[in-house]
Amino acid sequence: MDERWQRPRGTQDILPDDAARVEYLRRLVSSVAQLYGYGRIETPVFEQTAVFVDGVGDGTDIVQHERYSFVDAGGVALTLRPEGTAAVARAYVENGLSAWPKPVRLYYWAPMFRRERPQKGRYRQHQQYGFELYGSPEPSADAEVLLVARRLLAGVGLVPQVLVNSLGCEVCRPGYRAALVAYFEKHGPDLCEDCQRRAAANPLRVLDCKQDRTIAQGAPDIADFWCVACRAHQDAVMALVADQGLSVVREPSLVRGLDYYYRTVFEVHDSSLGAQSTVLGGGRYDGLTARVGGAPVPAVGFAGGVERLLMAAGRRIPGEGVPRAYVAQVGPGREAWRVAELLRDAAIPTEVDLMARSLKAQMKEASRRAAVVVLAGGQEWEAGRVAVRGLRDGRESEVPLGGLADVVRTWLDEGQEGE
RNA sequence: GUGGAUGUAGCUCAGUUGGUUAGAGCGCCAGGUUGUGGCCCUGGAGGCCGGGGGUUCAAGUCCCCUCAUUCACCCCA
Repeated sequence: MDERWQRPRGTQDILPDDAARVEYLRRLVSSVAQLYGYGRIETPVFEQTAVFVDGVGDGTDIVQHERYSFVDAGGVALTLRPEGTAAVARAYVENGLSAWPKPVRLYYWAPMFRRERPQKGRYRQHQQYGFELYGSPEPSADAEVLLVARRLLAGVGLVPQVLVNSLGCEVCRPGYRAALVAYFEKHGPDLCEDCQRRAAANPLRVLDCKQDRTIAQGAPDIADFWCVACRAHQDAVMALVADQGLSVVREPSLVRGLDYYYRTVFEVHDSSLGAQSTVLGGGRYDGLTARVGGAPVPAVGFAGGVERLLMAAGRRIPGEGVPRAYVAQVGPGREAWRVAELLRDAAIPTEVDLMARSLKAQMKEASRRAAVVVLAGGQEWEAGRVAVRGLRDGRESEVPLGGLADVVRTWLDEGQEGE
């Protein structure tokens, strides 16, 4: 295989069967969005680089190492969108949505690009759906977004175990950070290599270390540093979702790698995904709008990976499986075409032979691709009728052309119920 | 970016200590009464054995490089 014609690393071709599942998820997302009043927003696939560098934070991996950036012919620095939240924040500011009645509920479904090393559940181009709720600083906003996530996952048969934490605010986070840094300095030599680096760059991340949990476990807990407001906020969110029967567990080591998070953060994991076990993640990001040229606005939201949701849901979502009708041509002539168009007029998915196959071969093809076959042509045709046969149950009938669509439709519907 | 595993037909895989024309199952195509599927039978198409280099009389089998896939680290959806 000539390497020139291979798809770029970490990208994927989605063939009809999987594409049908993706389509199913897309519908699920949009129906849940509608249920809670979230309107779809679409933003460009690329943005000026500053949107992500300033919005997401230039200390994060996705802007530091994983950017697909280029300079266009006009000398403008552009970057393929690595995540949705910063882009939506930019659009919120640019289009003056701050003037809309609050809260403003938005959702998106779009391709994202990150130049990472691919593995299970991690691609250089992947799709994400996300929900963004702007304008409300209330715990109820955090809670609503969690309920949206639950309903979405329930739609594919998953009962989520949600992990939550609060990263505090500008009042209490500095104190915690200082305590953490002091703690890690004391244990400096015992930290793994990565963590020595992280301790300086972003100490909260060390909590997340998988090498050696013992040091992280002994670290100070942010819960002991929350200010009164942050504690009250966190407690209220927990209480609200618990009230709706959603089980959430506080995970002190949950931090998340994007700079814009503030107070609430949460994740949902699924064991079927291997190491990239995050199905969806999000949190509160009050003030993100200020990083992209607007006034600070409170906001919460989350994003999930389509490919990961697909993996977690597995066979629970249907692939390509539309039961179809197939019209076989008996003898020479083009009666099959006429009948096929007739069925399509009645909105019945129908196929006909394009391979100049024998009747026998057409039957074989029909049994593979369809649930009902219609035989057009020959003697019955002379009498104004066509033969219909159910390929699953073998039943057969001869009907006049005029009544064909109704018969085919009923047979297809009945076949559906049996599965 | 780091480490491990794997690349043979469309798919899943066999290919013995290097040794003639590289195999199977499934799938695909055709035929088994020029008007009827599924089962069965027969035949057929389809492989630069990922790519490049090397060792050898001889490489799908051994060595090096490279590309890709995959698992993990890192990070995250």
